[in-house]
Formats: sequence, C-alpha cells, structure tokens
Amino acid sequence: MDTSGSELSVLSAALKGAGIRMTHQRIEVFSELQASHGHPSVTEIYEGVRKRLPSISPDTVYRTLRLFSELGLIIPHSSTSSVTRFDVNVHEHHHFVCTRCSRIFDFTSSSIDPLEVPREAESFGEVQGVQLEVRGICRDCLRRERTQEE
Amino acid sequence: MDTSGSELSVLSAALKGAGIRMTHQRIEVFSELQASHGHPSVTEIYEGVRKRLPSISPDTVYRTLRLFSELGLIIPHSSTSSVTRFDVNVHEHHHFVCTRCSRIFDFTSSSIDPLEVPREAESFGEVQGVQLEVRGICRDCLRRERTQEE
DNA sequence: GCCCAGATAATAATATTTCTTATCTAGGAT
DNA sequence: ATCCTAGATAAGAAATATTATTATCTGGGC
Ligand SMILES: [Mn+2]
Ligand SMILES: [Mn+2]
Ligand SMILES: [Zn+2]
Ligand SMILES: [Zn+2]
Repeated sequence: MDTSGSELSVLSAALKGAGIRMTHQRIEVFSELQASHGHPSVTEIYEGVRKRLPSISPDTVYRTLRLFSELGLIIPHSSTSSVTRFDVNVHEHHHFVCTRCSRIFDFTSSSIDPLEVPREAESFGEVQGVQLEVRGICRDCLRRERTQEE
Repeated sequence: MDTSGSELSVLSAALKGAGIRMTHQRIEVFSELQASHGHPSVTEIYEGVRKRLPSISPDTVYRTLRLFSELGLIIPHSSTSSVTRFDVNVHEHHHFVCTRCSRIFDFTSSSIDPLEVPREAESFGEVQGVQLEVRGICRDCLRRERTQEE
C-alpha cells in the first residue's frame, strides 16, 4: 500500500501543474491505485483507502477518480457513462468513443480490415470478436469546449 | 418503427432454434432495435417500445436485451457490468474482455504494436488513444461452464 | 498563525439494474 | 377450438451505483 516517492512525485507534479491541492484523500486514492492490479472498480479503491482513512466518503473517491482521469493519471475503461448500450450492427466494425459525451461512432477501415486476432490474445480464452477502440473528443464536444473558453 | 418481414424472420429463426417463445414484447423490442440508430441504451429502447406496448416493464426490456445478446442478435458495448473500472496502466496496451465475468486482461502484441490510428477514425474528432478490444470467454469461465454441463 | 477558496463528509436524492411473486400467455397436446 | 402448463410478464420492492446539496473543514499562500 505504500507508494514510492517517485510515484508520488508524479501525482505532485500533476496536481501542482493544474493548480490543484494535494490532500490526504488524493494521496491515499493515488497510492491505492498504484498498489492495485488490473482494472480496479470505484468500490475496490474505496474499500482499500478506507482502511487508512476510515472517514473518507464514496463521493470523494468518485470525485478524485474523475479528477485523475481528467489529468490523464488513469484511464476510465470504455464508457464511464453508467448506461448499458447495445450494438445492433453485429458485423465487424470499429468504434470512436467520445470521452466527454460518451457517444459512440462506427467506422470501418480499408487499411486494417479484416482485422486479425493477435496470437497474444488467444491465450486468454475463446475469442468471439475483435475491434479497434479509438478514444477521443468528438467534433461536437470540441466545438462546445472552444465556445465556452471565450 | 415497422420492421420488414425479412428482419423479423431473423428473430423468428433465432428464437425457434433455441426453443424460446415468440412474444409480443420480444417482437417489439426487436423492431425497436432495428429502427434504432447508433448504440441505443436500455432506456431508449424501453421508451420507444412503450409507445406501442404501454404496459411493458423495464424488467422485461432488460431481460429481453440480455436474451438477444446471448443469441448474438445484438452485442453489448464493452463491459455490460454496471461498475466503472479504471486503467492504472496508461501506456499503450490492449484488452481481452470476458463477456461472461467482464474481467479485463491486458496484453501487448509484437505483431501489431505500435498500433496506428486509421485515417477513418480521425474525422470524428481529436484522438486521445487507440487500442484493440478482444471480446471472448476467459479460461475460468470456459472451465466453469464445462463443469456445469455434466 | 490567519484566512478563505477549494475540498470533504454526511446525507439525501437520483438512476440503474435485479429480485420476488402473483398473474398471464404462447403454443403444443387433445 | 379448447385445454393445459412451462415459460414469460407486470408490478412493486430491493439492491447498487452515482450524483447533488450543504454544512464543515483544511491546504497552502500570505
Ligand atoms: Mn458499433
Ligand atoms: Mn488495461
Ligand atoms: Zn462528445
Ligand atoms: Zn470470464
């Protein structure tokens, strides 16, 4: 659970650079993330931090993880938006996922299709499908953010 | 909102093949999916179907979409599991996502890395990252399902 | 040490998804 | 066509996940 000083300096630099305070809560959430394996859920981080900061609230963990995502310290896995969405198009295609509004855009690509499954992926189990997932900020969100900057 | 007969025959075949009943609710959810664009959420499907079947319950929509996913008529986008997960590893890597237990496994691939962003994806906005997402059933889930079949 | 904008804890509220149970119905048997 | 029942649904409660509100607290510049 103890995070090395070099890792903490990453947090320190990121927060200082954005003019954001270095709080106990943020340090502990960051440490918990570093100590975690795989792709931790909010609850897992919350329960871990709670052992050292028993009074921390779930809200703070949510807020902090959102902040860290904005700072690029962590990456939310796919749609953070808490609604399940379905793809009616079952043919092979790829996705551009907007990290702001979480809309999903389809595309195919002449340069990479048909996309083959890397050997490394097959060792995990039975493959059902493979697709490219491009994360980014969509045109609409870019325009909206530029407008607000004025 | 009206679905062509040929599309409905896909539903009919899928249900009959699995020995599952063809109900009003399933037909309307299926039609709504066909009429939808993009990647509809459960609520969007529910609201749409409700115009024609005012008494349908959210539970039935959830249940039906889960069934359709199992039949391969639709594909749930990424982790259907309703918990947000974060990637602490911000370096470029790829994912194997288990469609049963929704666990996520990391991998890199000498054959495709570094992965470049297809030209077609750049038109949607500002690209932040790209990764391969392999969907499948992990070893643990495969073993568990084989055991239960006895 | 003082100060206060920014951050947090507690709590309530909202949103999403699943469970329980009584009722209903699709479709095979008669 | 009617009967029958396993499977399906509706309604409502419950469990989870997430966000909003507000009073209180604190990091860090002075
Ligand atoms: Mn798609
Ligand atoms: Mn990962
Ligand atoms: Zn967007
Ligand atoms: Zn699995």
